[in-house]
Amino acid sequence: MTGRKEALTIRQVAIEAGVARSSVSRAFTRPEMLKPETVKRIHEAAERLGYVPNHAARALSTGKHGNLALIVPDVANPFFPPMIRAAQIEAERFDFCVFLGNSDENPIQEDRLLGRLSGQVEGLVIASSRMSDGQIRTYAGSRPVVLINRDVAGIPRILIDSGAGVREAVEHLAEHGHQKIVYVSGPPNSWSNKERKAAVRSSAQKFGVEVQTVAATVPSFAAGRNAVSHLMTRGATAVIAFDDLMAQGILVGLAEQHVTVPDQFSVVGCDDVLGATTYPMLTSVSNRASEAGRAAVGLLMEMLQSHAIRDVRYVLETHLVVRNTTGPARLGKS
Amino acid sequence: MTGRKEALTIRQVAIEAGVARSSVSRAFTRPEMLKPETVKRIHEAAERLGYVPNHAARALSTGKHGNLALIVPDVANPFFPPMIRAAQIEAERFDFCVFLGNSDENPIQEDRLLGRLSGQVEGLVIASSRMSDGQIRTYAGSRPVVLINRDVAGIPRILIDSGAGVREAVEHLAEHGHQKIVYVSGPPNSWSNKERKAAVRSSAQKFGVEVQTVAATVPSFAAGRNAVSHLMTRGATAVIAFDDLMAQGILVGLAEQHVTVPDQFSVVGCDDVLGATTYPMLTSVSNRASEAGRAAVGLLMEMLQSHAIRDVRYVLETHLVVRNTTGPARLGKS
DNA sequence: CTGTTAGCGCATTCAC
DNA sequence: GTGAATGCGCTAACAG
Repeated sequence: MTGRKEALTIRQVAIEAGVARSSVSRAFTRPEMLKPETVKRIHEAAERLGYVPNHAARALSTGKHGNLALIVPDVANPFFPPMIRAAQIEAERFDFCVFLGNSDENPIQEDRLLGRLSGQVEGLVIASSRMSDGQIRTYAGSRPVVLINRDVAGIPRILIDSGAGVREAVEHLAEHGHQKIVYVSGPPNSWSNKERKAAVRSSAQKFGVEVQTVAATVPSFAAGRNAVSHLMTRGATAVIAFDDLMAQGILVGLAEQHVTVPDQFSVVGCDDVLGATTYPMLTSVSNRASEAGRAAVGLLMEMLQSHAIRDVRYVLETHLVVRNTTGPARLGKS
Repeated sequence: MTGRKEALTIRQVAIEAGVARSSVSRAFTRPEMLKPETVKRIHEAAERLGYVPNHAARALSTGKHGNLALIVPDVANPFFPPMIRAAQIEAERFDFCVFLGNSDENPIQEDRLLGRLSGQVEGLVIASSRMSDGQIRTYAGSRPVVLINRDVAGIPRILIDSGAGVREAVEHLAEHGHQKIVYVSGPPNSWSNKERKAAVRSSAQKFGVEVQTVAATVPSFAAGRNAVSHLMTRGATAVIAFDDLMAQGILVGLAEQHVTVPDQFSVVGCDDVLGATTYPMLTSVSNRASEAGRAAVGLLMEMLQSHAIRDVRYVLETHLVVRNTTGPARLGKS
């Protein structure tokens, strides 16, 4: 309750409770070794003084810091915040704190961050890494690492498989009579982008629809908006975008050209991060970022406890969420 | 370059370089105390072995952890990610790592986080705190704290003053003939909300426009959308929302009721986090979250170095960004 | 300039 | 069950 200036140590608690320092230590880490009565007395003394264990000292002595690091390419991309939040909540269940690292979509920066951080955490969760497999393996060699949306054999990973959802999207469009669609791609080195592109291609073939790809390097609103000009010249009637941000850009670009959605054109996003916030509400492939965040931390904790580094590959399936930006193909040209 | 299993210590480096351990320590923390040649030799040895200092040990010995904590109410609110990013970048300039804490808009949770975190950081940055002044003061008593968007006397704070921008918004609406406007409010305990509400009131009076308030507790898309029903029954022709999220909700709600913007109704947001991503593009009050994040960390670093706790109150002004959701008042009722 | 020594706060052997 | 000693890796006096 009181806000003392100097942090007090195990020592003052020991004096206050009339026991040895080792007993205080045990009262906090191995209560079962002490007589319940003693534990109680120590805890009361600690509470009275406002004692709080020193993590640095504990870490030095045990090698366990009780911290983990979470690295993401871009905090500001709406895909990640829910993941961060979920990871945090899960970490808290184990009384872990999380260091957040933002790599800015830059492998160099990612590497620097990891180097700086890996020394003070027990484990790492790396989401959508932009580093090479080799670099990742190096870090994974020194301490537990869990990957999200990156498939490196031998390293535990949580994969959000947008393939299923994307295939549903293509089927959905095909059923509505769309014969020509385009896929607006995301970052070339993104595992998710590869998955999505492949899924679009394969299922387009299956349903007999023609697919073209419009390349974009960064997944952003602006990139989507710019892509619109390339869309209209190809005789396509629908588009699947790498992510919702781009889809929203496309929506706006379309509106600016007085193309109505979904009457004249259909749009599908990915990751469903904008939810129902666009108008018309965006049809998108569901996202399971928060589950991935939770699972990654959970897995990391498991590894930390069982001390075993199993080769886990946990895939989260997705599906299509149909809203109002998709409809029947309008066959006549505008 | 190599990825050793066990972390090596200052000791092996000392042996490798043929010096005492203390020299190795100095080579890293106070190179100026050593002969340049010795420093070089030690650094080479360290590099060769792949030595990396142990932060926990250093922290234990010096009391300096080289970490700071950043607490936000909601990572997923687009207002915060840019701030987090900027804070991170600034922290990195000083070789600090940042713990991120998400309070979930909950004072209890915020308090718990702070308790857990404050032990392992040198300073705290608390953004949009939901805690009481008393609680904040308690934490500020034990270690350096910088507040963002919270005005507690005696504690260094960075305030994003949306007042100016909001006043511009009211003036802008008045000039366009709006006589009745409504302010859709945000969290009651939010400093920003109080500022904005007060600014709307005072300048509305100044320009002779009537203002009503529609209350909302959480700043979200859904809350904005729900507020629409209350808007239309009041004969107002324009709305100023607590933030862009709510403004976007209002935009969608309006569209669903076939009210066109800005022809039939004008909408102004705050924080400008959606930028030009809405359609029509949202008129909003500019946001300076990233500057606030940078400034807060910079200030914290300054406090850490000069060891002085000045009573800083740094105000960042904002202004209105006119886009396409505001226009002349449509006087006839629809 | 550099080596020697003594803790930082805690967990953890050992004895008792 | 509990107390007394040892060391985690590093920095900070203190010597030399």
